[in-house]
Amino acid sequence: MLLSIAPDSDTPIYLQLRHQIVDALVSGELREGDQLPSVRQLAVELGINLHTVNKAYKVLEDEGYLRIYGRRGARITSGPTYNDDYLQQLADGLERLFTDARSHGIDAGQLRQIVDETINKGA
Amino acid sequence: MLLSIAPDSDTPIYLQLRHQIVDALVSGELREGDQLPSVRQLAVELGINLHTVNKAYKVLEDEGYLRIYGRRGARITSGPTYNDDYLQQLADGLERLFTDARSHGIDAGQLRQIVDETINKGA
DNA sequence: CTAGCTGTTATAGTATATGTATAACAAAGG
DNA sequence: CCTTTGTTATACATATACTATAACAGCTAG
Repeated sequence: MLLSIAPDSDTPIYLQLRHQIVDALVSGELREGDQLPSVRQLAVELGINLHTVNKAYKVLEDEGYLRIYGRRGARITSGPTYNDDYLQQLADGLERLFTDARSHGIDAGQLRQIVDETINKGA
Repeated sequence: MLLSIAPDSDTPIYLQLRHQIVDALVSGELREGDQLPSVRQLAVELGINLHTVNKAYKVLEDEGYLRIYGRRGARITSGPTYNDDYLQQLADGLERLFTDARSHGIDAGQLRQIVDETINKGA
């Protein structure tokens, strides 16, 4: 599990970590039961503060990706399942992207092609 | 052109305005050459500060949706066209949404269905 | 038992983003 | 002339993001 940080990104560091760990989960690089490094160890590795790592872990626990067992470490869970709230959030996110794409002169056909390429890349 | 504000949203007010104006552009409610209300007038209508409206207008001008003619008002332009940078940004946004969807147990088929429903809703 | 590592909590500081409030200026237009 | 306009400046409040440091209590290896 290789994590890296882009300090100049407009995405907060704790979210960069969150995203990379979810990516690793989807790609199979991380599996249920896997142990995560301690917040201090990871903070030192990445050259950031332990609170930033802690926040990433808490977000991931909040979303259902892992369980934190106090001083016995944190382990990946089976992952969250979708519900109505999440589906709505997904639809809202897609709608925003699609409307912006249309405003840039991208029609439904081009959009479907870009979507298919992106879906297939992640498959 | 009806604009409204959700003060408790996690989306900043100036972005809510930006989104609604782009929505109106895509739906045809706003067209090239249309005049926008003055920042002061719109601020009073919405019960917000003129600087917040001004920021929304500047973002829209920056993105190429309108031109600000100083004290002669702001008018909708023909809109931005896509380029490589925008396509990359769109692909990145989609990839993030899709990876999160997979982590929630949504497979490629379900994803395509949700995408199609959302594309058709906006068509 | 001791020593070290652990998560957690608390406090504090800096920087940036967001929104408001107020004021002033110059230019456009009736 | 007078109002409205965009613009600019300053100031304030709040929230978020990140860092720094410290302390505490529990676990575990030596």
